[in-house]
Amino acid sequence: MVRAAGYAQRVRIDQEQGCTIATIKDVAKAAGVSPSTVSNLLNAREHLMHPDTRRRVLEAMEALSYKPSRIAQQLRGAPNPTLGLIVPSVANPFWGSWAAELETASHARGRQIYLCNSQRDPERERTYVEQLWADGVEHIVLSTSLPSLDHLRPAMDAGVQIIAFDREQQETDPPELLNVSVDNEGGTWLATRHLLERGHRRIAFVSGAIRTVSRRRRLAGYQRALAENGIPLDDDLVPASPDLGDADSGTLARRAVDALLALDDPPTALVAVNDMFALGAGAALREAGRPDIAIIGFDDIPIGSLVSPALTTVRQPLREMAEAIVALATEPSDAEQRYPLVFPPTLVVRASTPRRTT
Amino acid sequence: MVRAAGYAQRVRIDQEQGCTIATIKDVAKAAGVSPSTVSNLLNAREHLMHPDTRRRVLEAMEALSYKPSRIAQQLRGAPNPTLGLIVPSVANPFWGSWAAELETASHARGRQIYLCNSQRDPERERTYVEQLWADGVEHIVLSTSLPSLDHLRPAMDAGVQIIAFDREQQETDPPELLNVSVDNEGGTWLATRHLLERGHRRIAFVSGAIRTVSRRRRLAGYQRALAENGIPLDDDLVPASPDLGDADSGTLARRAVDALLALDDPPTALVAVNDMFALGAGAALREAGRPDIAIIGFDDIPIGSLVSPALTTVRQPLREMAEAIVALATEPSDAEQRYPLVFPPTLVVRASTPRRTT
DNA sequence: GAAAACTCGTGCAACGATACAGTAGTTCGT
DNA sequence: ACGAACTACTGTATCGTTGCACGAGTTTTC
Repeated sequence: MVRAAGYAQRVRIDQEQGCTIATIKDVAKAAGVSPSTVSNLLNAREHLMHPDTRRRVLEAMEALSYKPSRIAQQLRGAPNPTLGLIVPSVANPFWGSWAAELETASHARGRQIYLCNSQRDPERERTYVEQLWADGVEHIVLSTSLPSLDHLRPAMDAGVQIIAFDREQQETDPPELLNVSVDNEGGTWLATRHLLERGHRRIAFVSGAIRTVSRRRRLAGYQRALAENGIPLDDDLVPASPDLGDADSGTLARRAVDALLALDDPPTALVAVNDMFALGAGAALREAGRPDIAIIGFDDIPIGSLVSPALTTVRQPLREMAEAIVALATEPSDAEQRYPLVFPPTLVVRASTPRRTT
Repeated sequence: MVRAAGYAQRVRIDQEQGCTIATIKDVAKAAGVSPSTVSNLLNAREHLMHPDTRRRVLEAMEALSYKPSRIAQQLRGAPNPTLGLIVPSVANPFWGSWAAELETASHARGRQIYLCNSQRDPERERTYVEQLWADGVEHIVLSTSLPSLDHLRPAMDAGVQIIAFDREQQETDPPELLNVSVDNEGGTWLATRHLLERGHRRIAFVSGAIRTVSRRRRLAGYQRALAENGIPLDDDLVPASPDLGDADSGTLARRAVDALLALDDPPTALVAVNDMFALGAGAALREAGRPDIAIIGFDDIPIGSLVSPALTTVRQPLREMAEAIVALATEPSDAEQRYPLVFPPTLVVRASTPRRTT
C-alpha cells in the first residue's frame, strides 16, 4: 500500500545527463508542427496532411529515433499486445515445451509472450495475473489445473480475457472463461488399453497428489480402461502422494515404486500421470532390479525419446493447441468455430512397454 | 509504425457496462477529500492528515477495491518492479531450471519475473528487450552467449540495466554491462580431468556449433586439460556441427556419435558441452551397442539423476548465481562487493563415467 | 458573389497519479 | 496583540499521447 516517494528525481537526473528519450513534442518541434500532427501520422491519419509535412515529420522521427511511449498510449486505453502465459513450473520440461510451442504460434502472429512461473501457488497465480493486468495485458493463458478460478475474479471482471489450458471445463466456471485441453481421460484410456493389449493385467497408476482437474481425468481414464476389460480396481495399485511433484517428481516416483514393489502381488506395468513421473519410476525400477516392468508416460516430452529404453507415451498435440489458443486470443469469434476446445491425444509407442513375458 | 485507431472506444464500452475500475478521483469523492490527499496517503505521507481523514480514505479505498494504476504511475516516472529474464530456449530443461531458480530468488525479495524466450535469435532478443523497456522494466537478466550485445545499445542508453548470464566478460563490452557466469573453462577442465583420472586417454568433445562465448570457454577447458596431461589434440574428436541445438540436441548428438564411432580409433569417453547433448549421446551410444563409453555432461539438470546410468556432470551453482543477480538488480553497490561475477563449478560424479576397462 | 466544401492543419481536454506551492484556520511565543 | 509556526488540507502543472472540435485559408458550386 505504502511506497517510498521520490522516483521522479531519478528521471530528472537522467535528463540532465542527456539520456532523454525523444517525446512526441520533440518530434513536433523538430518538424515545425504541432504534436497533434505527429500523432495523426502515427495513427493512420496521414490523409489529412500535406505530403511535405508528412516527410518532414518522418525525418524528424528518424533523426531523434523516436518511439511512442507505450505507457502513455496505454494510459489512453491502448492495449498491450503482449500475451501473458502462466505455467505451474518452468523447471518441468513439459511446461517448457508448451511455452516454447505457444511462443512460436504467438510469434507467427506478431505477438510476444511474457511467461510467468506460478509454482502451482494460487496466490502467485493471482499476483502474476494482476501484474500482467497492471501492465495492460489483455489476454492471459493460464496453464493451471486448479478446479476453482475464483481468485482471479477481480481481473476477469476488469476485462482481462483468461484462457485456461490443461483444465477441462467445470460447471462452476464463469461463462467468459475459455478452457483448452487435451482429452486427459481419453489419453490414459489409450495408455492403459495399450498395456492390456501387451498382455498386462496388473497395472498401477503412478502420480503425485491427484488434486488437479487434469490428474483426476487421467486417473478416471485408467480406471475406465480397466473396468471395460473386467479388471477390478485395486487401491494398492494407486499409491497416494501428498505432493504434486514437478522438479521433484523423481523422488515421489521412487517412493511410489518402492510401495508397489513391496506388495504381495506387484504390478507388471505402470501408467504414469506424466513423463516426468515415468522417467522417475523407470530409474527406480532399474535400481530395484526390475527393468522388465513396463512403463507408459503422458505428454511426450522431447527427452522421452533420448532415454533408454525410449519412453512409450501419450502425445499431447501441443502445436495444434497453441495455434488454437493464439487464434482465440486474436480473433475470438472466428476461432471459436474453427477449433475444438478438447484435443485428441495420440499413442506414441516406443521401447518402454514390452509385451508381458512371465 | 502505423496502427489501427479507435481503441478508446473499447474502454468506453466497458465503462457503460459498469466494469469501470475505481480511480483515485472516485476514492477522493467517496471520502470527501481531494485526490491529492489520497495520493498523500498512498505515498507514505500520512503524517500530514488527520487520523479521521486517513480512516475515511482507507475505507473508501476498501469499499471501491481501489488499486492505483501502475500505468499512470509509470508515466510519472515510477519504475516497474518486475525483473525481465530472457533465455535462449525454455524447452531446454537447463534454462527452465535456471528460470525457476531466478524466480525463487527474485520472489524472496518481492519481485516478480517476466520470462521471455529468445530462441537464440538476436532480433527476438532485441524486440523482447524493447518490449520490457516499453513496459518500464528497469532490470533485464539476459541469458545469452552472444559475443556482441550491440543490438541492445538503444535500450541500454535509455537506462535499462542489463545483467548478462552465461557469458563471461568480453573486451568490447560497455562498462555498464554486468556479466554473471559459471567458470565454463574450469568446468570442462574438471570434467576432462575426471575422465583422465578414470584412465581414459582418447576423449571426444560433443557439442552443437561452438559459436557462443560459453561454449568456446568449455572447449578451451577440455583442450587445456588434455594439453596439461600431454595428450595431443585431435580435431577428429571434436565433430563440427552447424546448429547450436536446444530441443533438437538429441539429433545433433546422435550425428556426432556416429561420426566418432566411425573413426579408426574411436574415443573411450565423451565430454558433452551440456547435459542435453550428454543424454542424446548416451542414447546414441546405447543404440550403437557401445554403452561402455563414458559420458560426462555439464549443467546438472534434474533429469540427469533420473536416467540410467545416472549422468556424471559439472554442476552450475544456479542458486548462488540467482541470488547474486537479484542482489545486483536490487542493491547494486552493495552486491558488487559481496558476490563474485564468475562462480566455481563442481563435479557431480554418478554412474555414466566408469573407469576405462579395455 | 456568397455559401458550401475541401485542405491542412492546431488547441484543448482527457487518461490516472503525483509533487510541490499555496492557503485557510489554529496555536504559540513574547 | 501580532507575526511565526504549525496543522490539514487543496489547486495546479506535469508525465506522453490521443481524438475531437475548431479554424484559417483556398477552391468549388449554383
